[in-house]
Amino acid sequence: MKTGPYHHGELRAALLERAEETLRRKGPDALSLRELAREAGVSPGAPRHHFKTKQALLDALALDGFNRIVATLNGALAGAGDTFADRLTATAYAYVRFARDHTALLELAYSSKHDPAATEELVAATQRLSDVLTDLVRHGQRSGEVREGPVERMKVPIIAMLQGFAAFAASRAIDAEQVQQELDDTIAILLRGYAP
Amino acid sequence: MKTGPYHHGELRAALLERAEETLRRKGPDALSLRELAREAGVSPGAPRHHFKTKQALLDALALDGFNRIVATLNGALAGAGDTFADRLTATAYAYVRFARDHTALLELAYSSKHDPAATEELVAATQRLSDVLTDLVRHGQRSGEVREGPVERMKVPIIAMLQGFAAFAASRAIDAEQVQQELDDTIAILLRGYAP
DNA sequence: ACCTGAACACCGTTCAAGT
DNA sequence: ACCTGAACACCGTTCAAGT
Repeated sequence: MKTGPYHHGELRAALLERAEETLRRKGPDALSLRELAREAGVSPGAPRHHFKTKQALLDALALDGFNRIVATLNGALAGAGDTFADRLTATAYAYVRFARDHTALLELAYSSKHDPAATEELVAATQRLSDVLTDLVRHGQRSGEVREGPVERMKVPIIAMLQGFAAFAASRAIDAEQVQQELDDTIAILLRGYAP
Repeated sequence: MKTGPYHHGELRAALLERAEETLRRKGPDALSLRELAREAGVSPGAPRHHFKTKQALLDALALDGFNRIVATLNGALAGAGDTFADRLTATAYAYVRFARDHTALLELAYSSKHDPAATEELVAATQRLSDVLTDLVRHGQRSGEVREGPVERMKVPIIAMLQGFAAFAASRAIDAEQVQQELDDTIAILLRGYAP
């Protein structure tokens, strides 16, 4: 007996919100446009007005994911100490925690299916994420804790490590405590490697 | 007018072979059990006798992927020098090359959808992969190039790095030359970090 | 044992038509 | 502008029945 609480305005946001919840709880393969429409109390063709295709919705989700991870990292850095070790640790902790709590979202964000139309925004978002690491390394170089070298190249090992741990969080459900210790070990080795 | 070249024997192998080719060329989402059956000249229900479900076929593919990567790494190590640096480099090169050439297969192998039935074999396969890294680190410790410490913990940074570069190869299509340089940089930093 | 062929309950996408 | 409702061409899975 529900007489459309939608029909105007809110559908796009409602679809995205539901999609992210489904993604988090049941994985990306369980994401159905028709089911989303059903849950929103709307006909199967309705989503098309806001997302030309299912991939377009996934792209929007991925973009949101990038924005949130960047915000998370910046938040962690804001509350961190001033040494390179402190800042690297804060970044790594925040990233791995995000990967654990939003596995599917992150997997989706890095997924390779680029709708060339939406790619522009996505590239910009990954660039912002990349810039966080650039700043981190540059800061370390200025304070003398990281040895000299082109920042764009110097930051790669850190990114690789973060991606690697994100993959751990994604695939095997190891217990958080062990991951934490492994992460600490890895940070220690990287710090030795980065030292002047 | 084809009178069944199948009907016996070859279907399972034929399905796997076709599946891997489709996976490589069009990605995992384009993999359809029905289409595979069509290509094999067989009815839609036929695959069920060899793979109870689509996921079972994907699991078999993933298992094959693990076996091949282990064989690839062992092959690379067999032709490598004897120092830890040589062996780490050979392993990393082989892994990243495999990731570039078999992106979808590797992505599938690490994908988190575990059919608990097939998981046993998959776990064994990942264990064999993990053992290759264990040997690598232990070898380095024995030769005095890697500092002391529990091998199971010491090898984690290397695995993270490999996973990270596999993710690079998977997501962004950067040019191979740049990846190569980034990989060399990363290996150098890890070597510094691992040194006694 | 292995496969057929039809059925079932779903998809994503399209598009006239409604409001 | 936004949505409906029906259609189209697909899916994965199931299962009697055939050989």
